[in-house]
This record gives sequence, C-alpha cells and structure tokens, in this order.
Amino acid sequence: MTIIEVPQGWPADPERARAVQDELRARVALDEPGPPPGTGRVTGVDVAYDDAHGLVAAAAVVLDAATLAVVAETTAVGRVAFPYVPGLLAFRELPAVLGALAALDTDPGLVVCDGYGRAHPRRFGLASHLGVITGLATIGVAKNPFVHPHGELGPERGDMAALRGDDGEELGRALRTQRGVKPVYVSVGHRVSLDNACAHTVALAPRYRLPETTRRADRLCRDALTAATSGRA
DNA sequence: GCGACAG
DNA sequence: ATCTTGTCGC
Repeated sequence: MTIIEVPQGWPADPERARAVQDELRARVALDEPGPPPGTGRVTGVDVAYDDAHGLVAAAAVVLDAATLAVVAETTAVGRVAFPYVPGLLAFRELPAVLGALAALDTDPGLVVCDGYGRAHPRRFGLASHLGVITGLATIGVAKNPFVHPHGELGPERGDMAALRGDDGEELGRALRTQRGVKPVYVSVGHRVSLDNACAHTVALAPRYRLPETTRRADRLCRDALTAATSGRA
C-alpha cells in the first residue's frame, strides 16, 4: 500500500496552523449558491485513525445526488500529520482526504465534510479549508455542537435553528434531519449558500440522521484502516 | 487562571 | 476519533 505524504510546508504547530487559517480565510467564496440539491454528484469524505500505528485512513465516496447511488469511491492511507486540537482539525485530517480526492477519476461535485465550515472559532473550519485549497464546492455537517449556541428547534424533519456569532451573524444551522432525533450542525464551506447546504443535507438524509455521504465515507475509511492495519508493516 | 472543545 | 456488551425500542 502507498502511504500518502504530508504536503510541503504543512504547519507543524498550533501557532503556525492558526496563522494559516487567518491567511486563507480571505479566499473563501460566500457569494455563490452552489449546485442545486438533487442534481449532479455529491461526495462524502471522512477519516479514521489508528493512534497505535500513527496512521490515518481517508475515504471519498461519490454519489449520484438524485438517486444516492454510489458512483465511485477511493481511499488513501497516511501518517497522522497533526495532533487533535479543537479548531485545528483540518491540519489533522486534510492530508489524507486530499489523497483520497486525488485518487478519484471523476468530478466529485459538492463535497460534504464531517465537521464545521464557517461556524468555527476563526470562521475557517475543515470544510472551508478543503474548499479553498481544492476550489471545490464544500459544506460541513457536524454531529456535535461546537462553539456557537443555538435556540430550540422544532421536532420535525427539516426544522432548523440558527448558529450565531457574537455579532449576531448566522454562521450555520442546527438542522433536524429526522423527526425526534438530535440535530446535525450545518455550515458553509466554500462556494455554497447556507440555504443550499441545508437543502442538500436534508436530501442526503432520507432515512437516517446522518447524510448518506458521511455514512458511506465513514464505513469505507474504517474498512480501509482495518485493511491497512491487518496487513504487514 | 479554569474549563470547554468538530473529529 | 477510539475503547466496548448488552439492552431498550420501533
């Protein structure tokens, strides 16, 4: 198996990583609506870790947005490139994710990330970062709340509540994808509007709480990690 | 200074 | 993220 290399100049410490975020943030495009829900392709990306071996496996699964059928899937394995630090998740996950995306031989369309985009301490989460360095349309769908609080939201599928910054700006939304389940947290990454990001998320979760993109990518990267770990060193 | 804190 | 069995519920 091939081990993905960490990109040249990749930050090695939190100080420099934050500086990179502050510099790249200006390149995020927030004025594009992005692809309409239910059309084209939608790609889920996710990673799994094996701390014992210092390995990280990433997966990219491309789905037909209309049928949610799998169109293509790739994986990549690399060395862990950064420790887990809240707010700096991109530096830990992106090298492997970029490897999986590079292995794709088809257009990924909209990329759905596990985590946040704009609703981040410095408004430049994992989804924003991936979008800026690839130019792809991206959104973030997180499973847990992070820094921005939100009010109550209705119990029905599609109900939402704004995630607001200190200045009152709407940075994302808590979104209920199924009746009675905990919400997911949607925020814009790059080249997609928040309305579209939420519409895509609901369309991608017809049956379960999480979007099919993240469910499929999660399962695939775990399998890839198991395969990498069970093989010889 | 002390917690909290995406995955 | 990851360590981990059974169990309550639809």
